Amino acid sequence: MRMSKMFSQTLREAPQAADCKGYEFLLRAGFIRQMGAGIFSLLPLGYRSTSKIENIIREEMDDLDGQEILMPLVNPADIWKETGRYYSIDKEMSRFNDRTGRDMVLAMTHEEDATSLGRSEINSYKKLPQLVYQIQTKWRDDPRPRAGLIRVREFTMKDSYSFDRDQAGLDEQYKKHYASYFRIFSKAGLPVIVVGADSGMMGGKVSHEYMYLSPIGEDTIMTCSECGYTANRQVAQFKKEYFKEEPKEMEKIETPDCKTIEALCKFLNIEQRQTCKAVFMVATFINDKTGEEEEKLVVAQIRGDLDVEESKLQNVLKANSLRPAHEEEITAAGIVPGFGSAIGCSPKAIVIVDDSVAKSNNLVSGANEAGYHLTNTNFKRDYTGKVADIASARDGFKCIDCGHTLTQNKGVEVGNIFQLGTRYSEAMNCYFTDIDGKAKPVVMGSYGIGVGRLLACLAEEYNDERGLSLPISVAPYQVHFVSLMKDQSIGDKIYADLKAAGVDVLYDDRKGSAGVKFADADLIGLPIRITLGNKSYKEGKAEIKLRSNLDESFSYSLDTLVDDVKNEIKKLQDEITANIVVKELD
RNA sequence: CGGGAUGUCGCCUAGCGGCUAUGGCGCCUGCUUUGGGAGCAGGAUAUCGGAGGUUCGAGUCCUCUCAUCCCGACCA
Repeated sequence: MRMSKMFSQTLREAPQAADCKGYEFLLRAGFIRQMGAGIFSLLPLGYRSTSKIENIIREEMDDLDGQEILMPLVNPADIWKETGRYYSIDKEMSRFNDRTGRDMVLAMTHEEDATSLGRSEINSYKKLPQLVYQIQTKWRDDPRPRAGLIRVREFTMKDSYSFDRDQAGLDEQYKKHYASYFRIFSKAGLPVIVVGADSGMMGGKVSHEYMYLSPIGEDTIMTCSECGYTANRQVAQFKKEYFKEEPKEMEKIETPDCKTIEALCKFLNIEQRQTCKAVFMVATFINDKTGEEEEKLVVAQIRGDLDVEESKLQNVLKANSLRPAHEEEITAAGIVPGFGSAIGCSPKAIVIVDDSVAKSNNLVSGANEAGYHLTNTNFKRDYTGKVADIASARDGFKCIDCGHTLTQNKGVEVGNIFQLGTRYSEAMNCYFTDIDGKAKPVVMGSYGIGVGRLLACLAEEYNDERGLSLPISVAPYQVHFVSLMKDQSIGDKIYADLKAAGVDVLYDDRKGSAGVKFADADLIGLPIRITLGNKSYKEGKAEIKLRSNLDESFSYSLDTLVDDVKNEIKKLQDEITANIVVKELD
C-alpha cells in the first residue's frame, strides 16, 4: 500500500477523549475512529490488524475441528423466550418489532441460535461431538462504554459452541479450548493469565476468564504468587480466621451515634472482627417463563472486618439482579439503618450469613433500635439464615489453597470459556438419541474472544512515547518502507520487488519531509522499517531498523534487500512461535 | 440510573456581556527544502452542539434539550 493513497490520516495531537495510551495511539495512527459512545469504525490499518487476529483465531479453531459458520445478528425473540433470557436480560439487549409487529432482538451472544441449530442438525450420538464457531458482530447496549475499544457496545467476537454427548465430552472440548486460547493469545503476542470466574448471565457452572493484566482493566484479579491460585474477585475465595468462644448472654447496650462499624468499634473499644455488619440489598427475581419480576429485601450478615462481595451474594441468592436497598425499604422491614441486623427481621427479608459470622461468637450487632446495639449475638441461637461465603477477597488476604498472601491486580477480560451443560439444550429441547435409544440433552459449552478488545489490549501493551509497536503477527503490515529519494522511480522499483516477493509492505512514497515520514512510521509502528536515502542509495545500500529498537540500525545491500527483509520477517515470526506458552487444564 | 465535567473548522485551542470569533496543526496554490513533525508567500474552512429566553447587544448569562467523556452503579 502506498501511503500517498492511504484513506486515513495520522493525527499530530491526541483527541480529548483518548484517556489511555493504547487508545490514543490507535486514534492518532489512524486505526480507528469513533462514531458514537462505544461505537467505532475500523479504518484500513485497524481492520488489517483485526483481520490478522481473526485469522490467528481461525487457525486455532480449525485445529480443534471447529467449523466456521455465521449466525444472524437479528433474532426472532421466540428463541430467547424459550430460554427465559428474553426476560432475565435487561436493557442491555436491544429489542424491536419487525413490520408485522413480531418481537425481535439483536443477539448479544448466540447460545440460543447455536442451540436452535443444534436441535435441527444433531439427532444422534453419532453426530457428536461437534464444534461450530463464528466471528461476528455483537451489539450490547452497555450502560457505560469506556476506554476506546476496551469496552464498547458494538464489537466483533469469536464465539464457539461445543455439543457433546456427556460431561466427559464437554470436559474434553473445554480442555482443548483452555489450551487453544493460550496459543491464540501467544500468537497475537498478548500476555494473559487464566482465572476462575463467575459465569454471570451465561448460567452454567465451570468457567474461566483470560485476563490481560493492566491498570486500565475493570476486573479485579486475586492471585497467589506461592501456589498459583488465581480468581476473579467476584468468585475469589480466601482463608478466613474464625474466633470461637463460649457463647455469652446477649445484652442490649446504648451506643449513641454509632452508625458505622468504625464508630462502634471506637466507642466500645473493640476490634472490627468482634462486630457483625448487616448489609441491606434488594434482589430481583425474574420468572423465566412469564417474565414476572419479584423484589425481595436481603440482609447480608458479615463480620465487621470483611466486606460483602455482591457477585457472590447474587449467586447464592440465584437472583437476576441486586442493588443496594433504599432507606424506606429497610425501615419497612422493621430495620433501623445504622443500627440494623438480621435479628428479629425474618421472615420479612432473606437472611444470608457469611461463614465468618456463623463460625464466630459473641459479635456486636445492631439492635434494630436507634442508638442501641446488642452484644454477644450468636448465629443460630439468636437468628437464622442461609450460611454461605459472600465475603470479598482483598489485597493481603490469605490464599484459600496454601495460606500465603493474595495480591490483587486489575485485568481486562479478553476471552472466556463456559461449561453451559444442559441449561440451553434442555430449555430449547435440543436432544439426541444415545446408543441406548434414550433421548438425552446435548451437553454444551460456549467460548468467546473479543477481537477488538484484543487489539486494544495489544495497543496498550505495545507502545512507547512515539507510538505503537505491535507484534508482526498482528501489525497491519510487516514492513514500512520509507523512501526519502527525490527520484520516486527508485523507491517504486524496490516497492514492486518487495510486493512481488510476497512482503506485506506499506510504502511511504509521499513528497513530505523525512521528519514527517519517520514520525508517522514511529506512530503506526510497523515492526520492520526500511529506509532508503540518497546517501545510502549511492552506496547501494538501504537501512533496516526494528520498531522495537529504533536505536540500532543495519545496513543492507540493495541487491539482497528483498531476501534480507524476508529473513528479518521470518526471525520475528519465529520469535513469536518460540514464545508460545500453553497452559493445560489439569 | 446517580455524581462530576466538557461541547468554538478535520484535530488541538484562545475567548470570561461589546467592533468582522483567536492561534497552531492539518488542507489548497506557488517557490524553496529533503535523514527526525522544515521555511517563505498566499488561500479556503466555524450557522460557537441544538432550542428557547434575558439584554440595546449573547460563543460568553439563564432554562430546557442533545451529545461525548470521567467516577460510581452495571457489565462479557
